[in-house]
Amino acid sequence: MKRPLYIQIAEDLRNGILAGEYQPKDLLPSENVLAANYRTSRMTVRKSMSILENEGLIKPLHGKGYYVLPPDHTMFSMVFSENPPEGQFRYLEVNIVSPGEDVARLLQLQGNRLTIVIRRVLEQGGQVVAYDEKYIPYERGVPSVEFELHYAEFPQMFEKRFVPLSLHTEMRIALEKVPQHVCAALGVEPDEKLMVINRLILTKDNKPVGFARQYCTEGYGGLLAQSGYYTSKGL
Amino acid sequence: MKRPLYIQIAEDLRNGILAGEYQPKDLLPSENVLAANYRTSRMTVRKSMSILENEGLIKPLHGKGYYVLPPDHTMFSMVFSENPPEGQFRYLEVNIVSPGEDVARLLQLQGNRLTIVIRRVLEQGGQVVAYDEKYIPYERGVPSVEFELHYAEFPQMFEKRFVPLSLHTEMRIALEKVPQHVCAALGVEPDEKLMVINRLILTKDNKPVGFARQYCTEGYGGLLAQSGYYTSKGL
DNA sequence: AAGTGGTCTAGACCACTTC
DNA sequence: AAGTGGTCTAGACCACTTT
Repeated sequence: MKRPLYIQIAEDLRNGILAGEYQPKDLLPSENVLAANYRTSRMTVRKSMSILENEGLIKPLHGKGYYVLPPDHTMFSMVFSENPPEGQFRYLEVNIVSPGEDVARLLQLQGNRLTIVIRRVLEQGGQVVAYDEKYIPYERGVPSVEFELHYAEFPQMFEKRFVPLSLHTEMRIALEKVPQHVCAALGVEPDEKLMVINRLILTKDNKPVGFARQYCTEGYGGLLAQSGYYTSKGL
Repeated sequence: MKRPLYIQIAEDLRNGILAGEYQPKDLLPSENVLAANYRTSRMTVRKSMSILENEGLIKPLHGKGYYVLPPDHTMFSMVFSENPPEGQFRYLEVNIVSPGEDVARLLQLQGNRLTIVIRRVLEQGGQVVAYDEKYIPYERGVPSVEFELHYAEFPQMFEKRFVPLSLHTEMRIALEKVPQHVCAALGVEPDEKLMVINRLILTKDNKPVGFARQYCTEGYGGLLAQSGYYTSKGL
């Protein structure tokens, strides 16, 4: 029933900005003015301001005021799951292999270090729409091949061996030539090019610990990303 | 020289989390305990907590404590600029045309409404790497065709006619068949498939006001996205 | 009842910008 | 000097969870 005052103030200001009352490069009313208008304390107003700041709508300038930011249409956020919500997958191979040159380079493998590889095809409506493969440097014993399969998503495989929150993923989406072993599974001709989603799992020190890629056909549907005024608000 | 105390506290806790002292699903020390340890007030500690919360590292649970969150490797952030930092572009055509069926549908155009179209090729190292086209519903007079060209980035074209911050961009990256008029410019065969970056500019009410797409060849290099522990920290 | 986070106050002093 | 945001305090009362 009763909403906190700082939420109310933030909403009023946000509406003002989205309605164009406050234009980009304008200054909002000062903290003192707002505190007086709402008959509250400065700290409460500051809480409202920090919300709008986190949403990317305003930026405080020390000694001047709160400046309304111009919109940014170059920062996008995107959700990607290796197992699309609608659709199944099928394992093709789980094995310990010598990786190709490209994978060895990406994983910075020394000598002839082996990797566990997990290959799958993703299906949607009975159609094969993507080929998925994951590479993990092989160490004797741990992790066992069977072990890795218990995890739904790739980065989870590493959370037992690394501090979970110290890992991050770098993704690269590009058009690439499809390698031989993928062609047959996808029913495409050799040398055809497909959209590829490459993911490299890295530690805090940027050491690669895993690599995955998905070759996506036209049926895959594509990736969706969002940008703009309240991208950050879309919680 | 002297950093604020709340920054220090946030750093200590963050380091604790990234070092694994506090594991996902653990609770951090309570506000009162931290305030006592650092000989400060609860409000200062709360400021530290709100930082870590915004970074996606912790989540407060009313009546219980601050819970360390498991990492999320499905949320990505990405920067996309229609004019790649390294490389030039060349205008092919700026015109008022009847759009194709696909564009008319995306822009929800009524009847035989015309659009302004701006077509370019993007070059990198002397090579044509992408074909870029933008569509804007045409209205008599404003906006003039010449006018639109003054803007570096697409969404800026609309900021005079709409409240800037009320617009957002929806991006879709997919593999698509290349239309006839693009083939020649890119030197690819008809019916070949390329990676396409589609962008739809929408108002607050999800009314489309502009559409752009880039057909990217292998030379384009691809898109980079980030996910993980301090994606949000990477300011 | 005791402990936790959530909201809020009425001040203080500081650093920065403008006049 | 006056106005702005930045940091911080020492309380208060509330809502929620656990015992």
